[in-house]
Amino acid sequence: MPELPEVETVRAGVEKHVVGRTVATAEVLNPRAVRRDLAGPDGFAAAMAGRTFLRAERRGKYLWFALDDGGAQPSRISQEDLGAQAEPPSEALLAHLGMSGQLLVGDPDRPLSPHVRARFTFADGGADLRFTDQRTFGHLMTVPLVYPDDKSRVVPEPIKHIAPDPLEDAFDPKDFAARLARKKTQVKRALLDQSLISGVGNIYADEALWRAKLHWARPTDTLKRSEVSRLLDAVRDVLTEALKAGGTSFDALYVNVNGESGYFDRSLNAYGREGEPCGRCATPIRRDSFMNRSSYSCPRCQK
DNA sequence: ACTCCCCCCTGTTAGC
DNA sequence: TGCTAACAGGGGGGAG
Repeated sequence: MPELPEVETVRAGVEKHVVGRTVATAEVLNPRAVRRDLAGPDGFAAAMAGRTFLRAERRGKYLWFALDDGGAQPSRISQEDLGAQAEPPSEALLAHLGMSGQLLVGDPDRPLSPHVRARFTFADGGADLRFTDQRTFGHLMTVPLVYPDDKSRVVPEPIKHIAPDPLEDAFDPKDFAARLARKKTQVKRALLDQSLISGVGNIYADEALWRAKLHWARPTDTLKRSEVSRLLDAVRDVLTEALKAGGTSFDALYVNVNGESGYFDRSLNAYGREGEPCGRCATPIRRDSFMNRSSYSCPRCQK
């Protein structure tokens, strides 16, 4: 389900409702939810107990929450340590929502839905945090925080290969253009390649290509400089507008990932609009089969 | 080293 | 009404 705007909405919700709080218990209800965590379900749950959420961060479609060390400090503190600055967090809870994942914050006594895969309660006795995921493509894991090759920013070790997303400072448009030019692939595949540019999924790829008037199958090495910058502007614009317009509803006790209502009906120009008139030229939008999915485009605007 | 495709799941819906 | 097939917004891993 979620692409960058939806994941950012979730990040902001967790930041507001969970950061600063200390986990009392962690429970894994479906082991698939932590399949990438080497410690397994029990190890994951044990590792999370007693940890405090320090920050809520995001790159592309990945979320992570820096954790304190859980009170595992040495019992005797040396003079050097007393004078030293506090160590930056070295570990985090990494989350990917996959196709259907949600992070929900709410009354700890509310009924457990059948799709809850993991649950965290907090030492303050307040709202709990539930990882809900119908299709179980999403996952959680505890991970070390490291510097990626570009040293731009500390990120979880397993996502070192994920490129900066176009809304973060570390994103370098020149570097993107250079790498794009070297690729031998179609422009839509490149937009979906999270190691080249992150945060864009099938919907926003189609929307950005429509805005930039580019055909999805266009070979990347034939794109002119002006076309690349047009594309990048379109990507940034559509993500930014979706973030604003799609502001998913969540109240004090609820973080909602469902961005379908509201934004989708009003603002999509291509995605899911097969047969409907193009907003620019009224030509019916066409649907092509692409990577076992769909690609929507205007046959007239996007040659 | 790169690119591409399969496949991990469950639920909904269109079509017969 | 009930069955089946297609499809759904992701990404890792391995084949080529």
